[in-house]
Amino acid sequence: MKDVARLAGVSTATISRALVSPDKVRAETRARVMAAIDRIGYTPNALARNLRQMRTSTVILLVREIVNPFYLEIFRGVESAARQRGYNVLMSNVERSPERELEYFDLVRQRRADGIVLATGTLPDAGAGGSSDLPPLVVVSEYLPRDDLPTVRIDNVAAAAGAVEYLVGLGHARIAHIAGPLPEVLSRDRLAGYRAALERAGIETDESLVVRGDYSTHAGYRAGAALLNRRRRPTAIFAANDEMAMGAIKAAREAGLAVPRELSVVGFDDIKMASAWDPALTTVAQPCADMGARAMNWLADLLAGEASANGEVVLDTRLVVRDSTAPIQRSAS
Amino acid sequence: MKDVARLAGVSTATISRALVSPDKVRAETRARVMAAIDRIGYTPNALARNLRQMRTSTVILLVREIVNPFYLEIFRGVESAARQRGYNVLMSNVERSPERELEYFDLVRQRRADGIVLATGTLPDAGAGGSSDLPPLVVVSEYLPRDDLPTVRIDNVAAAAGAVEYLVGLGHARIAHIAGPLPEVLSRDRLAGYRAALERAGIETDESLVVRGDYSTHAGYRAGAALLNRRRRPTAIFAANDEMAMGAIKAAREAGLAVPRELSVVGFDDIKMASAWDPALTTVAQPCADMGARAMNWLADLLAGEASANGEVVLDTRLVVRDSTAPIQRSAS
DNA sequence: TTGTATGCGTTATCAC
DNA sequence: GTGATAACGCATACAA
Repeated sequence: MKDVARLAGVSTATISRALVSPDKVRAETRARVMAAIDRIGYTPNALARNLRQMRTSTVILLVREIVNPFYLEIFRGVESAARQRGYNVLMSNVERSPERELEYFDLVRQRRADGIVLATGTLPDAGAGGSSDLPPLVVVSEYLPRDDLPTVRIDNVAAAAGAVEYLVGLGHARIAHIAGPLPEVLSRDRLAGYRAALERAGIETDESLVVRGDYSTHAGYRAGAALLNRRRRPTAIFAANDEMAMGAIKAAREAGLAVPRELSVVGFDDIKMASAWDPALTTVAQPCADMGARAMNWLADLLAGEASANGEVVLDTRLVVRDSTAPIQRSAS
Repeated sequence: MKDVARLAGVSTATISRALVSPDKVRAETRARVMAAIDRIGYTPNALARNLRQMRTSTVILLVREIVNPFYLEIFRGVESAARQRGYNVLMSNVERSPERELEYFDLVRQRRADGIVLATGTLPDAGAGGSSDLPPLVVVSEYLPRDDLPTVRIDNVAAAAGAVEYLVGLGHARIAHIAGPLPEVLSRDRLAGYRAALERAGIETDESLVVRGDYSTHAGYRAGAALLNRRRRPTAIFAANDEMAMGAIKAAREAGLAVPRELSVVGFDDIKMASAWDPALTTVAQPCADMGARAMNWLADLLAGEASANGEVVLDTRLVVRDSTAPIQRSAS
């Protein structure tokens, strides 16, 4: 920087101004400065800038498990917005280890990151007290059971209900549900939506038609096999995510049932594989990238002191009808 | 820090020493310092430390496209090693935009990151000149056609040949190949391995059995459909990745062909979905996480001045035999 | 073993 | 509109 200043015949303060707030520098001076910068091949040192401004221009995206393709789409939205706002994204998967989560929260205290986009559905114990000792954060997708944190999410209850209502509209009445782990709020919401839709349709709920899984294809396979072994088997299955829906379809095929002719299956998430599956999966699409982008933009606003640190944004979902669902067959009912 | 110094009755230099090189501080003093740190709840400011040491303790992982689940496993390896070495990982997908790649290379010049783990198979033009103006980097998986860069990869030629030899061993002779985009060195290597194995087996190569795709399930589906429409269709297909293999299986099923009875299919990568697919996919497993970890460790050594900036590590692959391959049927040959 | 003093490269404040 | 200067918080060379 000093070299540039000497070459341009100005002080280092002017170099800084020319770069940070060009309007505060006379055009002619600015041109001279820029020419000198080009000539020398100068790049401002972010380390020094960061120290001076006490900010890192880096945020952390914390996800429950990176292998879940669903988070990838969220990441894309976060990264895209971050780039536009001049932030970098530290990606981190917690793999359901609370210590790991706490470790990443600590990065903000160490001034290695400015804030967190949280998609884990949990808070480390240390931060559970008041929101006062929490770092700047925005919750996305997997929301928390407290309403004092800025949150971007979908209405899981309504989305699940919509999927089930679609099945009801196709004539199905024996509709099973493969739920996710019920400690998780998302799983509970989707189960609640399933129940609400059946109730609204005047269909008596049969608790034996609700099976729990862990969001893996294997769990979906086992759950599907169990459901299809029943004396009166369901004619449709609503799974709490796509992977379990895929597993259920695999189980159906092994049981000799044609999907969708003899069994309709609906998933949730619309991951990339959903359209490639055989048959292509009917599923609830979430605006993942949009959720990620909004969360990141909110966080950037928060860090700039331009936004409120609580509230909620609820985005719309969309039922994508593909080839895994069909009107009920008389013979199968 | 000043508060801690006052409370412990020492200078700030001693605080720093107690943290950075504890052996240079008398045990008793160290204990007093640590107690004061605990009492005050002091955390060193990484911003200041970074500036002083001219390092960020952050590395960039550049991947071609984040949606490819294959990179996720690499990321896990990189992140795990990075954590152990005290680094954070900036994850970035380039989405085949050279400007984006250059932009991330620039982050090192701006001192926002110390080095790069490169999994894109390309270098930005600016760095194409000599390795002198390249940031510290280690190439992983998608290697470059120059041997002066530290590289961690598998032997794609041998791995592909092994897969084809397995099919030959099952009695197949009409073996097709769905290749990836041939500008990419990985695609070319796998094609070369396919050819080499056929030649070694004394099977005449039939160029009409080689079809190109773009690594997507859809491309695999189209390629599979095209191959199975031939007068003399293949009895086995070796696809350059799992997703194309999955698409080919879908095409086979639609053509009324049973996999593996009437058509054997082998993939490459062993992504998570491979074992969940119906039928579970026979495929070449890469040690992704290990590749990522080795690349990261090498980079860390490089940054510490403890390793050579060129060379090559070639890791072993493993053929995972599942349900998509079977001995050839006489009737189908 | 510990303290003192300096500098890392910026940017913000205050003069001019 | 521009320059001089201090300060951000830490780590290190040197002195004691």
